[in-house]
Amino acid sequence: MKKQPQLNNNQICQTRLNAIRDAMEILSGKWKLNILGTIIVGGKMRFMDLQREIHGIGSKMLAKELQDMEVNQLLTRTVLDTKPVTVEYEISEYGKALAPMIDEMVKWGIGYRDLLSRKSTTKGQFS
Amino acid sequence: MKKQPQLNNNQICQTRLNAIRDAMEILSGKWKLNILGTIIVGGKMRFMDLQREIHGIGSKMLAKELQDMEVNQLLTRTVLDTKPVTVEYEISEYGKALAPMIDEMVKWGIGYRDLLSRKSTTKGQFS
DNA sequence: TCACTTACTTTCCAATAGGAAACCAGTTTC
DNA sequence: GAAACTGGTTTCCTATTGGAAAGTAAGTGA
Repeated sequence: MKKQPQLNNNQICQTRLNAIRDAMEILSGKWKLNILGTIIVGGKMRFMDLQREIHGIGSKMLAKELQDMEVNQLLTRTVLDTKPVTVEYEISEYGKALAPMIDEMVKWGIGYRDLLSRKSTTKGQFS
Repeated sequence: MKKQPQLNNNQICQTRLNAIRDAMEILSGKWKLNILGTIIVGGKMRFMDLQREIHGIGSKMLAKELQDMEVNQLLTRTVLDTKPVTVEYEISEYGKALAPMIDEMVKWGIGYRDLLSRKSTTKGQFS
């Protein structure tokens, strides 16, 4: 008799795995968390503002990631009737709800950097 | 005078962005969080156990992701001197520290599913 | 008319991710 | 001796990601 999976083979684990898969898909790619974080901090922001804030992003990727996140309702897009037309992006309720996750991510990332720098200072650097 | 970036142009934001980038790099790919979650729940696990638990993963990806995470010190690898040699993978201190982030991710993912199902049941589906 | 702004879109390309299948080496069981 | 278990590695292939650069459309100012 072959061994069968046991751990992940129950409803609670499957629900958790689905939730993780959803979150990873919706936040996938190099830029989404960066864009989202910038909008969370900055409030309403226009396309060119975002491109200026987010170092290194091209207009193609910015437009694409914004569209993805609008479809997934993480943010809203409003076209303003200005002289050259401007577009405002704002965080939605469900986008805001990502803040605790992002904060935990930041906490872990910072802790991990600390670990690495402490290990590498074993050989007597100052500080 | 052109507009200059302001929001992300300070030390606190840069530190946060670096932390997010670190976390995303270390956890990148389709399988790492799944593998990690399985080891967190299951404790010490062997290669074939993991392959049985994680539905759909091939030996190539499992081996590669385990190596990545061992290098990044999220888990430990121990070769046991058994009849056919067996290898145990176990979560490390820094891997364990990911649990709060994973939990926040799960919370958000579940809340997001709720949102979608509530919106889609507007047209009267049963349950 | 020319240049510059807005917000994108399109095209073309290179690099990476990831899967299927075969293979490998050592040990045990039938 | 053949088959099956262990924990992988190797090869080959396709699909996705993401970047650079140019183009588009509409409006403003000199």
